[in-house]
Amino acid sequence: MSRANLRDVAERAGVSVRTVSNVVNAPEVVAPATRERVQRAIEEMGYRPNIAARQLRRGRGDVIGLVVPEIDSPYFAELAAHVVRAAEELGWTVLVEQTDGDPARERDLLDGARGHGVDGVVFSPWALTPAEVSRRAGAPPVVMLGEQAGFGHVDRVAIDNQAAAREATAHLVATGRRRIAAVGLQPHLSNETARHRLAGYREALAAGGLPPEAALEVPVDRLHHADGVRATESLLSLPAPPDAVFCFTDQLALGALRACADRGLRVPDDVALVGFDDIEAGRYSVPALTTVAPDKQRLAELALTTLGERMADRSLPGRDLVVPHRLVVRESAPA
Amino acid sequence: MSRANLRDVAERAGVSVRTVSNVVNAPEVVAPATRERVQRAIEEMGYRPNIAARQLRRGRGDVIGLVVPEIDSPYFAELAAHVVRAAEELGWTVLVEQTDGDPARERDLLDGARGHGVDGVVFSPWALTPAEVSRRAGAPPVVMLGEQAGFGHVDRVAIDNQAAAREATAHLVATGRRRIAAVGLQPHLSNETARHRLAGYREALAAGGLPPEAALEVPVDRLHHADGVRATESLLSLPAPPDAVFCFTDQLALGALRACADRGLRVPDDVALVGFDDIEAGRYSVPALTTVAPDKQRLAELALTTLGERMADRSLPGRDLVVPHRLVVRESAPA
DNA sequence: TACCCAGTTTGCAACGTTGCAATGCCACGT
DNA sequence: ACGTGGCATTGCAACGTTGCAAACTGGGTA
Repeated sequence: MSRANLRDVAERAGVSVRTVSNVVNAPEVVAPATRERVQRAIEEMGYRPNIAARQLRRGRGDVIGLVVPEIDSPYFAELAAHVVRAAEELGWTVLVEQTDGDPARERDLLDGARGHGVDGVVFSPWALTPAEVSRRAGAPPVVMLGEQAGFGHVDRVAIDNQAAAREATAHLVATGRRRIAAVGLQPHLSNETARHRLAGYREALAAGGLPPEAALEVPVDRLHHADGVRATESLLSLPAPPDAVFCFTDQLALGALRACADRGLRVPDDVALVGFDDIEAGRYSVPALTTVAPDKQRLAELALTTLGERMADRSLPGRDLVVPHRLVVRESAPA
Repeated sequence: MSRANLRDVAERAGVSVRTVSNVVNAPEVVAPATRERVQRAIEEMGYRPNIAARQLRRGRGDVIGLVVPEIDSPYFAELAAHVVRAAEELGWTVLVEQTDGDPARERDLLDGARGHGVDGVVFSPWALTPAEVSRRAGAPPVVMLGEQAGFGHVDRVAIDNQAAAREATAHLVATGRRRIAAVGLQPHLSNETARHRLAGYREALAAGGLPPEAALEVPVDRLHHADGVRATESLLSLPAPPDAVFCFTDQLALGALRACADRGLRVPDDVALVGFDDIEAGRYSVPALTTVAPDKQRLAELALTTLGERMADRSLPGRDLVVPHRLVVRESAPA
C-alpha cells in the first residue's frame, strides 16, 4: 500500500479533499468537530503531505541551499550549525553542497546546476569573482558570505575582514612584537577574504611603524592544519624568524602551534600566535588561541533574513551588510 | 517574467513539449538536428527543469536527509563531508538536520515531521532506542549510523565499537599503565555507542588483570571539549589519580589534554591519553592524539549504498554492516 | 503498388496539492 | 415568513513534469 494522500483521508473522514487540506494548513477555519474527525483520519492513515506536490503548487519548497568549500572545516561546520538552526527557526530546511574551493564547481552550483529546486542559496565563495556571481539569471536568489562586494541583485553579509585583521595585528604590535608574519594568502585564487585580511595586516604594520617584508607574508595552498605547519616551518627557518605570526584561520594557527612545538619554541614566549575564526578547538588548545571571533550566529541569522527578504522581492538592490566581530585575547598572544 | 518551462521552450523550438522533455532526459532518442535546435532554445530561455514537478511525477527527488546530533562536532562534520561527497557520486543531494541529541527531536525528525520529502534518511541517533526506531511507518527508509542494532526493516552501519574500545584500552595496558580511566559514559541517555565503548574498556581491563573501579568511569553530560576538561579535572583530583585516560571522543581527549596542562601534568609522561574518532584537530595537537580511527569514508559510502538498496526494495530484512577501524598510535599514548 | 519497420515525434493523462470563487448552511433580525 | 450576513465547506483548475502508447515519417522490401 502506497502512502495515503489527501483524497484517501477525505474519503475516510467523509469530507472533501479541500477540507482536509484546510485542516492541515489552516486548522482555525475548520469547525472543531470536523477538524477533529479529520485529524483522526489523518493519524489513522499516517498521512504526510507530499512535499513535491505542495512545492509545485505553492511555488516554493522552503528549502535553501548552503554552498561552502568544505563542510568539515571547523569554521564552516560551526557556521552550518548556525545556519541550520536559524533556518529551522524560519521554517526552512537546509541542503548542503561542497565546492572544495574549485572555481568550476562554485560556478556550477551557483548556476543551480545541482542546487536543485531550492528557494534560495547561501553561498560562501572561495574563488569566484564578484563579476561571475552577478551574471546568473533565472536561478534562485543568493546571499554571499564573505568579502565579495554586493553586486547587482546579490546581497552580501560579512564581517569587516580588513578591520579585524588590522586589530589582530595591532594587538601583536602593541604587545611588543616587531617581526610579525602573516600566513594564509592565497594568490592563486581570487580569494577576496584573504586579500582583505592581508590589507588589514599591512595597515597595522604601517601604523606601528614596522616595515612590510615580503618574506614574512606566506602564501598557502589550502587553509588546513598541514598548511599552517608548512608555512610556519618555512618562517622559522628564515635567517631572521618572526616573533609573531598572524594566521588567517584558526586551523592554520593550530598548525603553526604544532610547528613551533616541533622546533622547541614556546608560544607565546618565543613566538606569539593569532588566529582567525574562533573555532572551538582553539579555545582548548595549549596554549589557547588569541583569535578574531566573528559573530557566527548573527552572520547566519542575518544571511537568512536577508535571503528571505530577497525572496520576497527580487528587485531589491544588492545590499552589503556587516556583522560585528571581536578580538578574543587568550594565551597564544596575551595582553 | 517568470521562469521558462517546457512549454515555453517547446513553443520557441517549434516542437512538442514531450520532445523537449526528451532532449533533457534522453537526448539519444531525439534526432540530432532537432536536439540541437531544442538545446539552443533551452539555453536562450535559460530553462531549468522544475524539480518539484519532476519529483511529483517521478515519485522521487534524489534528496536524502542526514540527521545528526550536531553538525559542528568535528566527527559529524567530517562524516557529513563524506556523506555529501558520496551522495553526489550517486546523484543525490543531502539535506542536513540537527537533533542536538534531544530524544524528542530525534523522534520528530525520524517520523519525517520535518525531513521534507526526502527519499531516504541517514540517521545518527544519540538517544533513541532501537525499539522506537522500528515503529515508524510510511516514512522514508532509514539507515542508522552507530551502535543501535539493526531492527525490523531498518539497516545499520557502524564500526565495532566494543572491539575498538577494547583495543584502545589494551594499548594502554600493554604500555604499562595501571590506573586507566574512561571518560564519556552517558548514563542519562540510552546512548548505545557509549555503552559499547564502556564494555570494551572493561573487557580490556579484565584481560589485563586490572580491577574495574567505579571512580575511574566518569560520566559526561555532552561530548565536547568542556566536558573533557571537567571530567579530567575531577579525575586528577582523586586521591589516586589515573595514569591514563581513555576518552570516548577526540573532543573529550582534547579537553583532557587541556586539563592536564592546566595541572602541570605532562602527556604522555604523567598521564597517557587515548581518544576516539580520529578528527583532524587530534592529528595536530601537542601532543598528537592516539585514537581509534573509524573508516569514515567507508562508513558514509556504505550507508548510502545500503540506503539505495533499501529504497529499491523496502521489504529487505534489516542488515547490520560493520566498517573497519584501526588504532592510530601517536604521541599522547605512544607505543 | 502495397506493406512494413525503425526511427522520431506527439497527445493525453496523471502525480498531490492549493488558490480562487462559489455554494451551502444556519441563526438572527425584521 | 423572508432577507441578510457570516461561517463552513466544496468543486474546479492549474502548478510542470513524465509514462504510456499511439501516430507519423521515410526508405526499403515483397
